[in-house]
Amino acid sequence: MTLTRDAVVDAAVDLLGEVGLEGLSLRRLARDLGVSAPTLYWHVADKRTLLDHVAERLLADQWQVTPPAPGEDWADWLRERAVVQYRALVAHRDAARVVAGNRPTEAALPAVEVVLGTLIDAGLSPVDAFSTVQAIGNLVIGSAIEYHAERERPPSDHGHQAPPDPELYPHLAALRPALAAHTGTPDAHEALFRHGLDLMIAGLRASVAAR
Amino acid sequence: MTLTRDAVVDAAVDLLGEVGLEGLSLRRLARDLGVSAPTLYWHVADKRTLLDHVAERLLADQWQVTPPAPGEDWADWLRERAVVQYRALVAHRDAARVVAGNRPTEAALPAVEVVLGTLIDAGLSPVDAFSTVQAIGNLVIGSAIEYHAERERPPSDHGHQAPPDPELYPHLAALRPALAAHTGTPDAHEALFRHGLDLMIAGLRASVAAR
DNA sequence: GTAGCGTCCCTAACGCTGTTAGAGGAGGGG
DNA sequence: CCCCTCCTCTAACAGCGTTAGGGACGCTAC
Repeated sequence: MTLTRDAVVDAAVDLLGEVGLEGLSLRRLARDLGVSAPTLYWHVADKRTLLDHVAERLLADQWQVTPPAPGEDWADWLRERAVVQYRALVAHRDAARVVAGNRPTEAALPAVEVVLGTLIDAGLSPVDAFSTVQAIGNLVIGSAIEYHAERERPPSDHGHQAPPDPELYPHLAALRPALAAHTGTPDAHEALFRHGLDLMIAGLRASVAAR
Repeated sequence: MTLTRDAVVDAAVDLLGEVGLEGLSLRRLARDLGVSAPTLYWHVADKRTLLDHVAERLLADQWQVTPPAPGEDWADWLRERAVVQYRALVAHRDAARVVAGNRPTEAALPAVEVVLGTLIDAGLSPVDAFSTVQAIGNLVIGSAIEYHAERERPPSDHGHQAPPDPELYPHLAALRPALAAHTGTPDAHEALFRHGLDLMIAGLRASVAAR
């Protein structure tokens, strides 16, 4: 079996999950594939474009979007789509950093079109619909990046485990027990993401209702 | 004048602005300081922790927060704070990527405390207030990262300048003229950020009103 | 049958990176 | 005068992305 570009990208995705973005080197990738490093340049132009392909692969599942079922609330539908996107970026190590900054490829167009249509049907102006899609995307990316970042650098880094002084920071001190309970867990992070997302969705509902 | 750590961090901030994150190497930084590369290790433990200091420097202005003036709307105040944060991250090249994932340092505590207090006074539960602060932070980071990313990789990358097929993607095709006019400019990006932020703020208002 | 050609992989090497080891000079205090 | 600490140096290591150039395989054409 000869090496294909798809196989290279597959291996890169796996390696990314193993060693993270900093650890993903072409030499290491080549070793995993049982091949010498320069060989990769036959299948891929560049490390940068290899990462583009990886990003595309990581998002591949995202591009099959079915419009909301008849009678389904458009805002709930939109929210669930965003959650799915968030989960995809959070599930794979450093996925968010790899994906960040990749302009949508051809493959994304149908999905964007469906979302735009749904929002426009719901009463948004086309420009607002587009801005909303992008804004939600920004929230998703930001949340996912923070998730990975926190995961790779546990808070003990600067040793400021010390509780905030209740005299100076009463609110922070009061929050400490509530946060310590489950902060840092994937569930807590998804809940945090959903909180922000729900705010946006609520704002969206209000702005549609105001028309 | 002997070299100090502050001077190293200053030079690193400048160099970051000049050459971006990928171009910021210790050897180049040392050259700018008129010093050999290993010398930097006397003043700084690590490149990673140097970047931590850079991040702190980039955010330094953020930590002086005055509570809303009496009679000032808390939500407007919160929004303006977020916009200031966004502008700080957007103003300096790659600032968002450097800052992303840095846990708040000691210096951030007073500011967080003030924002928390304001939101709690406005009627949010402490946990909701905290989640809201973080969610807005995620939106800010995500928006700023996308801004820089777009700036460094103009969309001509994959050559898909071609307009979307109006048959397949009517909404996207209809949007094209409106977007082409000013997309990619800093103003357009800030408007996009504000759109998402306004949705969140509106949702926040609604959630407070519902109590 | 063999010449040519495209495909796929190799070794060798360049200049760069972060980082460590270890030496040495400058200045102050006993 | 000696020692000690501060600060800087040169030399070097392993690893990085990437390029140059070559060689083996298999198909196609004469």
